[in-house]
Amino acid sequence: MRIADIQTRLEELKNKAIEATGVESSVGPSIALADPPSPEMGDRGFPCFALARHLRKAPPLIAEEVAQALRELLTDDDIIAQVSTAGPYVNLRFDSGRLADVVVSQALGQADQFGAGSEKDRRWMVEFSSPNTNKPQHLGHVRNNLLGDSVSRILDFAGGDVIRVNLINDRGIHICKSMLAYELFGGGETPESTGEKGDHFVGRYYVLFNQKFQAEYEDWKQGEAAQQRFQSWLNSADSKNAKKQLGDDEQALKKSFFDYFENKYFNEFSDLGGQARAMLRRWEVGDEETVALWNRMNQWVFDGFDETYERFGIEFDRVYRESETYELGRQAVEEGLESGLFRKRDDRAVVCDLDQVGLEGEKVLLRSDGTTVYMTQDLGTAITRFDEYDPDQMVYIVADEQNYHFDVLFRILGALRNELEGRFHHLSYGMVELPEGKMKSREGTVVDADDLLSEMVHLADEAVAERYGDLGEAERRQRAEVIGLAALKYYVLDFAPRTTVQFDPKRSIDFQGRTGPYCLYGFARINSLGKRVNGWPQLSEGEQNEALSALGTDREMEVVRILQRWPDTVETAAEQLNPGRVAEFLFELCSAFSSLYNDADHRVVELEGPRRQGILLLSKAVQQTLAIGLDLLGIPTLEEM
RNA sequence: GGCCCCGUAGCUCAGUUGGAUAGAGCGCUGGAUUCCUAAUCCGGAGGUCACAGGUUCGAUUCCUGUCGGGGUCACCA
Repeated sequence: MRIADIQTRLEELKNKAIEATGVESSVGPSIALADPPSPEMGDRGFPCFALARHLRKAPPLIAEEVAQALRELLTDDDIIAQVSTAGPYVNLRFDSGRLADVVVSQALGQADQFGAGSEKDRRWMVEFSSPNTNKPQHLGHVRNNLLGDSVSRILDFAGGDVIRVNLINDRGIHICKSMLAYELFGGGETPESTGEKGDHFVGRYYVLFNQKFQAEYEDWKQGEAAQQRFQSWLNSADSKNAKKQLGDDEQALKKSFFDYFENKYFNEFSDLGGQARAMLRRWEVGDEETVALWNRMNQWVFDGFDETYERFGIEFDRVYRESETYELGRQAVEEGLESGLFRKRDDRAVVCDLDQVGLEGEKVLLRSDGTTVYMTQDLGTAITRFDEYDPDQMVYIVADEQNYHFDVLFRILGALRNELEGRFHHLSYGMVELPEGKMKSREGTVVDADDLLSEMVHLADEAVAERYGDLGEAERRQRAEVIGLAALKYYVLDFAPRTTVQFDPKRSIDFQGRTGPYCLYGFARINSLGKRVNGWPQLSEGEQNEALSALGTDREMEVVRILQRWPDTVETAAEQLNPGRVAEFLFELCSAFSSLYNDADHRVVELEGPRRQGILLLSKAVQQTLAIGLDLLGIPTLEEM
């Protein structure tokens, strides 16, 4: 018997018992089994309210009737030891020993495949990370990377065929900004000459560009032309909203205007902006020198990213670069024009009228100068991927600020290619904020991914050194790396994706309570237990059944019941694309096991006979399951802390 | 202003398709170590599930409205 068989049989018994009261056979399946509020009441149960309408009797009376019918249906094969009622609820209690035997035997038998799904026919493509090559990755990318990696692992374990892809944004005006700053102010230095990580090196020039540009803009604001612009804006209708909000506070209005005007200034008046745009044009026509600089700087960034991904334990099956994909949408634009989904506007821009896909307004797909926009690239890239890999589902892991973009993208794709309808999913996640608010690069509050991990590893290192002072340095560092990584990954993944993460640095480095290190510690303790008893018991099937059937205390059964939930947990995590379900499970499993392990009546080393063996087997099953679950979060285990 | 997401303990967050007494960690507080790793365990206090209606036998969950927070509405990505 397997865990799934218990559930199937329970469902069958419930439905038959309900039907025995005389209601239609469709009523039973509409009533769901659930866990009673406390284990004393039973292992599973269901309410009878919904039957009252059909039977015109009080629910508690019906519950009695259903319970009696259910008792009569039971056979010796059933794992159910007791059927009881609690008011309008029917509760079922399992035979403890048999439940423990079924659950733990399955866990041990399936080993590292316990909880794995069996279908292998569903192909998923998961796009995540998607950094820009003008700066290093920050805390926001960390959440994206960890979510993408974990979701991929979960889908794969649940039975999917997963292709992980990264789409690196390596072209465009923002890339030219760091290139131009390097050309103007770099003085020929390189990551090698300064000893910097390549992506940090390039990021420094991106910041430098913005500083220089801001200085230039500040100067311009003081001039006559700027003041005239401001005055004519004040007198125009454009300033109506600002005036409504700000009144006639001149300083506030000025700030409002110049913030709004910054983009226009960059594009039409700025010297640096002009140079950057000129560089983009040179890049687009393939100017040799520009392309060489671009290649050189991008390579520095890629080298830096490789290091970061490796340290985080993240890999991709396919890496796309926007420099290779940004023209792909042109074919799709042609298709859309032919089918009438898109049209050419008088100013030569190609647009899609969104009322055709259930939205309002229009979306530009080709600018009037014929160049592509983000939406165009995404259309082309998506179609190319389907032609190449034909995934059943394409999942984009992108922050929730782009919800509307993906809504539009998926609708247009569905209208363009009917067979793609419904095969897209935007896994939208909330932003990461600091206790003092949003991260702002201009205010220097961005938390760098590499620095963050290093800091956590450093703290873990101190904690290890404090506890195990006689450890060699290499071993200490290796443990610290795993513990620091576990702390960060668990902390981030324990949030449901849609929520905005309040990243509290002080709390994230906490190694106590519901944390990655707590789960690692649980694993290590069980490992140590295994050594203490000179290896886990090797038993015949009969001996194993006897040992596991000896389990039955509240603490033991609590652990068994949690283990029983593991296959469902994996399934739910995969359905919801939510690693948080796994994180939550791991803590509960660890916590229940710790309670047992710590209890005076469960000192397994001092016990004898089948119960000792049973607890040891249960421990082994917990340890295996912890390893599987931690792996789904991308966290490796440690034999010793 | 239109659309989308959120509002649960002092703080940070879980809460599966509506069900029994709404959970966890941290923090606060009282305990446990001659013992398999104390990065642990046991106990306690702490709630008008933002508010008001509605649907239902039953609503934190579904619907409507109000208030509060965030996002978004580019020939940016």
